[in-house]
Amino acid sequence: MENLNVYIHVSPGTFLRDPNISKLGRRILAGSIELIDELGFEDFTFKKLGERIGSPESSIYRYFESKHMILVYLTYWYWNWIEYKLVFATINLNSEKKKLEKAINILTESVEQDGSIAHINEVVLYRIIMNEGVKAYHTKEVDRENEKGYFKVYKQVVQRVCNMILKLNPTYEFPHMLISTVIEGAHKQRYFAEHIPALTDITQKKKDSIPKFYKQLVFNAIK
Amino acid sequence: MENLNVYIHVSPGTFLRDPNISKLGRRILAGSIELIDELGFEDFTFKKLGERIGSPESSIYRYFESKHMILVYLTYWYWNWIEYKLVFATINLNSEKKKLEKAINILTESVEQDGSIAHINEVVLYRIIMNEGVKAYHTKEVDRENEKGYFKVYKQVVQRVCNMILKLNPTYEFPHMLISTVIEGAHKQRYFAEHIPALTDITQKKKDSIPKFYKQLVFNAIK
Amino acid sequence: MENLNVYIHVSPGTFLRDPNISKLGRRILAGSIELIDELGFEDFTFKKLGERIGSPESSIYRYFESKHMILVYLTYWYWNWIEYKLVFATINLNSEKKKLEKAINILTESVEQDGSIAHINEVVLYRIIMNEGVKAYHTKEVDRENEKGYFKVYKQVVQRVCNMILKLNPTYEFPHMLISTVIEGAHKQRYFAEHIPALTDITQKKKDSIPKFYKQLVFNAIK
Amino acid sequence: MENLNVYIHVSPGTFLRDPNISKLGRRILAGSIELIDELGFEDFTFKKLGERIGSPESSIYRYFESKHMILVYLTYWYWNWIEYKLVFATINLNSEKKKLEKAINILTESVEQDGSIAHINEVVLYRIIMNEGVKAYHTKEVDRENEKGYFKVYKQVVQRVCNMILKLNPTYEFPHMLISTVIEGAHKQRYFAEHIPALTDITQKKKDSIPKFYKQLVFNAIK
DNA sequence: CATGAATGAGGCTTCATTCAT
DNA sequence: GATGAATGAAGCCTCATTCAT
Repeated sequence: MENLNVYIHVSPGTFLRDPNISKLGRRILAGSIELIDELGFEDFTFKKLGERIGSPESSIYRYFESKHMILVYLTYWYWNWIEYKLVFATINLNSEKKKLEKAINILTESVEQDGSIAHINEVVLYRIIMNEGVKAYHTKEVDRENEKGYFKVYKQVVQRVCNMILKLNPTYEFPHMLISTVIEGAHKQRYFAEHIPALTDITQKKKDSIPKFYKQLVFNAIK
Repeated sequence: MENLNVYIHVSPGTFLRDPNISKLGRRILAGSIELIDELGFEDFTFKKLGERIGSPESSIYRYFESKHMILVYLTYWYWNWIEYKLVFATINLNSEKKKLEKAINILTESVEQDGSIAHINEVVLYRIIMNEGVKAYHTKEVDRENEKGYFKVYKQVVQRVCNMILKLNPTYEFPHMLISTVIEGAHKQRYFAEHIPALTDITQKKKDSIPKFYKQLVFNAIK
Repeated sequence: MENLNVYIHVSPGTFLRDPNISKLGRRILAGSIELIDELGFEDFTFKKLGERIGSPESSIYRYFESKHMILVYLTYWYWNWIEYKLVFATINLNSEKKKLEKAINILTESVEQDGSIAHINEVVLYRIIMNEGVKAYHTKEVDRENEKGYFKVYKQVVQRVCNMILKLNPTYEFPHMLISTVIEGAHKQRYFAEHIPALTDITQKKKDSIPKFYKQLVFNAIK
Repeated sequence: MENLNVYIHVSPGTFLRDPNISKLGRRILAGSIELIDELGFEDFTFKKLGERIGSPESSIYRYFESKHMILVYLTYWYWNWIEYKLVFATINLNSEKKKLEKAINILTESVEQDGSIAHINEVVLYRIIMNEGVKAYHTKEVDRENEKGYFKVYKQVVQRVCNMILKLNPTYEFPHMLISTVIEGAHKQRYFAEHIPALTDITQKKKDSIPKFYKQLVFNAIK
């Protein structure tokens, strides 16, 4: 993907001070991504983040209310970025089928290249979303956070692909379930491949069978 | 299902002292299920469990090394119970297709009735597996825990249904991915239905479309 | 009381910049009164005050050294205002007894009407002095603060009423104790009436017995 | 007063584990009294208390929910002790007048001698109640705490002396107000005498005029 | 076998404050 | 004169765990 110097927008409700517009803010984002990946979300703390980026915990609290909100922020960012990739990648395709194929690829393939935004390492961020993303919404607070719109972009992405499905088969009954099954499934399969391979049919090396599997699944489902 | 007074076996590696064979042990199991459901796994602690069952934290340590091991235990128990239901429900069916249908039902339908084991409330346990089950294996320790066999039964269940699929279509390439996608997907859809309905096509009332959707998905996939 | 557009003077030692002469300063005073009343003095902070009045904490530091100094300021203001009311209300009375009666009324009755100074809500301020006023002088720093004259007006008020007492009974031994007992007692009785009624003989509705009780007390004492 | 080896009872609602029955518990009480007196209640923290008594904060949390509850405990203890002194001192007096005199003495005179309970220094405790006692009930939580009975003994003491007053003058209208004014007033006068003497008529040396003043006040009031 | 007592470490959060612009 | 950014220190609290009985 070309470097378009895109600014990925994140809902203001997720942060206290916009981390994009200050040096410290950007260090918080970069450091969070690194550290959540290294330690896992449970063991990630503002204190450790502070040590990593050379600033006290209290400074981080000026940006984010809690570590949970950092995860929400990163998730929001990630899905916005995915949506951007989705739109960009499908915009000039003339076949609806190809569009859907492309879309499923984007949703299920792994991110291998670091992109254009300096302080966000997309490869690592992808790993976080894959490993810890669930925790952004598996919370006692889901309902309130859903109301606040924290999952809006995720839902938009799902809706976009739903629309592609309905173009191909306007009577298909379960487009949302299908797509959210694909998205969450792909993350999980990649995790299983790495850690509990008996639950998948792939090995570490042939991870590219994941998009293949899900494309088959979708096209057979909506036939 | 009849009350056969079945004893569900759990791998000895998951506990320090078998919670099944003492009154306190059984209170620990019953209390854990209640409390994890009420508080969520993050906020569940040995202290609170102790208060609930009227015993000090230190007594619980005699049975389980950590709260994480309780979740592993419950997950193991749950999958063993599912496997038992699976075998029991398919044993006398003569059609392979019917067997698979039945199996998918068991994996995707919600648990509505409390069963035969006094100190395990299966309805609530199901809710825990659905909501928090991921956390049993989403850990920095997965690999070691997988080696120790903590996820063995889960894998067995997947394998059993894989075998059904391969009976129907011996050349199908991705049976494991398919089944684990179905299992994890069904839990997630049920969660979404309750909390982020925009990601599903069902409402709270029509949750029974989940088994229907997944049966379609599987049979179309392996055709 | 008529609106005389009175300016209530407060000792310069209590503030860094006079809050009366700037818009921000007046918002600080108005906001403090509101917020101390709502949260109690302990939970009142410059940060919350800043949020309330839409200015950063750092701006408030230009006016007051600490939240404690705001309370000192407000207390000073309050007693100055009381002294003003006292002088104004007794100035043309020809009987010493009536003067003292009037004075005790002013010291013990509750403030029900918001007065003339736009940014000071006297009703709420009265509630603060009644509830939190003690904290202005119950400090490890009392002695130094007394030296600095922070309690000067309070002492003046007491002295003024003492003089009335001594006019009526020049040999009365404990006029200061009597008056300060009355002042502090009246505040406390009002608090008790609201929160621990077993310590008073009044109900919420008959709070007007407070001035009656203290008038009896004083006139019996100095007889 | 003789050493009767009295055990002063405190409401179980105020503590988590009874501090009287363990060594650590008693050190917590003794240390709290020392430290609140030295630092003032605001600056008193569990951490500092822990350092003083050579135990970690966390241990203190096993005994008391918060520093506020320690103050409530000490206040409760204090009033129970006062009640005990009150009953003991008036029990064999044959004149109602003498009883009331004695009672007012007990309520208004300072505590000069350390009593019989090893880990409670009554002299220092008295100073705490005088200086910080207000803070036990000047809280946003008063109403709930009053319901829980935290101030029960204080109210009992007031009631006891009320009854004495009503024996002398059965028609006196404001016995509760009178007594609570005396109690709180005496503490405050002693504080003023030490820190803001312009509000009293006594000097440090003649503090014994406080009981004298309040006895006059009461007997004149109820005449 | 179960319990009561105690603990160290660390998480989360806010305070009061300073400094550079 | 007002503000935005950042900070160190400390407060409060809970966790997971051990040890002696």
